[in-house]
Amino acid sequence: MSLRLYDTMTRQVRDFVPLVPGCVSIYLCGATVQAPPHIGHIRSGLNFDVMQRWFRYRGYDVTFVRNVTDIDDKVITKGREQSTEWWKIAYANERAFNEGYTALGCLPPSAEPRATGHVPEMIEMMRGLIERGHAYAADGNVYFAVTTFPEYLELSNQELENLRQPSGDNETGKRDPRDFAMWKAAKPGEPSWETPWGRGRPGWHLECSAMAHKYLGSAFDVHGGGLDLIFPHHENEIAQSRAFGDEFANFWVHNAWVTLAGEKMSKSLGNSVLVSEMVKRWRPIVLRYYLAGPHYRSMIEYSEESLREAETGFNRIEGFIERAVERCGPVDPAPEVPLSFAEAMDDDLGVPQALAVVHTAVRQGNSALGADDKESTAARLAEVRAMLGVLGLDPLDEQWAQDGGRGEELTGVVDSLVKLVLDQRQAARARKDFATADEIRDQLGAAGLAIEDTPSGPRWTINP
RNA sequence: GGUGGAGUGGCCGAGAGGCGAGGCAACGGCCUGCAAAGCCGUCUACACGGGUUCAAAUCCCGUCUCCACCUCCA
Repeated sequence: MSLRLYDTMTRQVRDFVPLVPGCVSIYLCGATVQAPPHIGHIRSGLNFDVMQRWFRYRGYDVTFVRNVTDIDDKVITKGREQSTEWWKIAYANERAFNEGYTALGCLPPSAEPRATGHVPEMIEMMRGLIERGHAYAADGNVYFAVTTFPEYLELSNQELENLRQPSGDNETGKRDPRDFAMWKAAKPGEPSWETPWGRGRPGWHLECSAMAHKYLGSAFDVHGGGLDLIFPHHENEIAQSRAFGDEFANFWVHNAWVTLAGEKMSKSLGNSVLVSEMVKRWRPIVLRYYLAGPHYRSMIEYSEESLREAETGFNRIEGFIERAVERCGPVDPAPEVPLSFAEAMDDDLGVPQALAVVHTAVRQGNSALGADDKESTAARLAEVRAMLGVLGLDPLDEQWAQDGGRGEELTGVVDSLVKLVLDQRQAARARKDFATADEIRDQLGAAGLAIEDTPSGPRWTINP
């Protein structure tokens, strides 16, 4: 079976056929840097990171572009409120986003273009659209005339007549109230760029059309983003790009949200759970397991309890890996993942089923460990590492070296000290002085170490 | 009003006409000096009402509840 993806445009799971054999081009609407990221933003990055990794596993040469919207109304407003430059706000938040992406193990994109760096490309696109009669300038704004583009609203399956009348803002000179701004006229004190139609700044939609065109050409494979971008953002991108002459995206892939108390987590609702806070309280790899584990089109209802569950579940996987390495030594990931894992991933990135395959392999590995079957243990370990690697969740991968994984930050000195104490406990056990043995175990436990007796002797780990 | 999505066992969370996903918790057993970890087993669920079918969580019709988008949004 080939790789299949759900396409919002056709509302069905379709076979993925790349435009250029062997290559995949992805454009993801990334951060609007008006505030630091919450876990929902990073979930989106994570979902597409998993997509990228799976394409790579399947042998594709992936070009992954994730933009930064570094200018918008709120960035400007915040700068004014905080009596600072708008670009300081934008850049501080851009860094926070990147720290979040990096902390949770997202591979860096091929390009991460900023809106403000692509004004010439936007001007060129506006000029082309005005020449073709799809756009017009009015009072320093440039609007897209939606009635000139018959395919408008196909992605969101709406009728132009059913759109609510946009609330009156500062956008003057529209021929039709439903026309949208590609470019906004400069207001006093606002950052602005020179154009043939006067000074102004980019509208949100134009930048993505212009940057996708610049970095991925007139046609590319996948355009991604959150569900809430379908309208107006993606609808408007489609109008601009296709009216301009681009074929634009072949697949539209949208991830679901992280919700809190049943509501979408969002900057404007003020119910954000910030990534910067979460990484202090949870291991990043556990957060990744939690956020990337459910299917990308399912909502995640955030709760501490479900996060704790995820932690326990991941510990089970990690526990096997640790014990297997202790038994078999370092084992490289298998060159190929098991077939059932691959089938799950090919089916619209079925991560939950793929994780079920991981857990099955872990159980088999634990059984092999119990039977002291080194060969089988090593084989399961290699499989598990290969599968986890594709999901960005292999705790032995160097990307998690700084993660403070259980025991990883401990030095050999601590290890030999603990062994010294454990030797005394073993001696006590040997003479059946269990009271002393248990007391030693309890004291080590109070110090934060968990002791387990195994057929091959005691082992210790950091208490979770 | 328009458009789209959701409701699955104690909990999280997949699946999408038959063949018990998986995890967490709980309970029983094995293992252990006792634990821990692990393994084996138990807990047979799909909002409600109809219908189609040999067979429905899955398809159809209707109802309820919740969520989202309809020009700020991952």
